[in-house]
Amino acid sequence: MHESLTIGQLATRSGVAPSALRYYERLGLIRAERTGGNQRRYARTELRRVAFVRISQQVGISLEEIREALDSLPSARTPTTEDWARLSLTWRERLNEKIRLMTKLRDDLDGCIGCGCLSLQRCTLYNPGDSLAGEGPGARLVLPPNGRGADPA
Amino acid sequence: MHESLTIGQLATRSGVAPSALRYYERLGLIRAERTGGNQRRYARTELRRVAFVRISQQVGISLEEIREALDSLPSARTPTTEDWARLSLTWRERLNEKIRLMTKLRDDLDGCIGCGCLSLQRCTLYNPGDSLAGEGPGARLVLPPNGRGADPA
DNA sequence: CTGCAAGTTGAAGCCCACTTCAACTCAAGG
DNA sequence: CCTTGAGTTGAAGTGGGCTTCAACTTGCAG
Repeated sequence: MHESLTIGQLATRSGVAPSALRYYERLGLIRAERTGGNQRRYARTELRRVAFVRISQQVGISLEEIREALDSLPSARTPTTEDWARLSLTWRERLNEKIRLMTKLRDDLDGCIGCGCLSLQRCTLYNPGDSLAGEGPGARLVLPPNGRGADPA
Repeated sequence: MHESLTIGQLATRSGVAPSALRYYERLGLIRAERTGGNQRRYARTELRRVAFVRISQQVGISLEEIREALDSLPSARTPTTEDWARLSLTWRERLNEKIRLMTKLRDDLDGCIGCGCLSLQRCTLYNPGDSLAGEGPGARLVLPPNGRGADPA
């Protein structure tokens, strides 16, 4: 009955759209067996992989990086609690760093409200290379890839 | 000499590429006078607008929302320190909320490392609707726009 | 055995925040 | 005046993370 999951079931249980699950599979984030009729059947352990993907996204990690992390899991055996804990720990550091940067941004913002500057030069607010938010998806956010900017001297 | 700024000067001083500045102008985030020969000349106060845009992006605000915020500035006169402080304060709350959510995520992650679950159902980690990271740019991240998901029941 | 929801594919589309390009014009120093 | 770097435009491209579509096949309840 619930030996394995259809894509619809995995979608419902993970809160991730089927199209996204197929996309994740293309990227190598999750895997599926196939039925005789070529339909995907997911092992229950894939739920944990999906969970890891979504949580990682919340930390601001790109799918490519998540894939690399997942690739470091043992492929021979089903990953253990320790395996997952190890992965989560690396994210934890990233998360802490993000929290630190955002806290700094908030405090700097407070300071700038006080002094009324809001200036690129005087404030520590505009510290390029950090990219606090929006690390995940689209375009290069805080600093463009070209050499322009980077030193607000 | 530095009565007004060319786009190159504004780019250098703000660390934002000229193409991005033109893009911001199209979106109504910044404004420029024009010379007889149709070249942009920026008032020095535009530097502060650009700073506000970049800082807001770091808080995870979309350009559309930033535009709305900037539209609330008085158009008749040059915005005062108080005007900027008011805007910054609204972001401060968002920032605090983000910090709160990320801290929660970290603590939950700690808890899940301990208990080894990493499960969508048992953990508070997977709390849809939050979208901690990557709020800025691309696609809908944590929850897809369709009704799918949303209740990990 | 049939009907229909649920699954399959590749290709295309979408959104955001830009960048790049081509073809051209402007501004200013020598 | 002439050159050259900086600026102008609209259109198209990029990248990440998906969704949507069309055309088709499977799987299961009745």
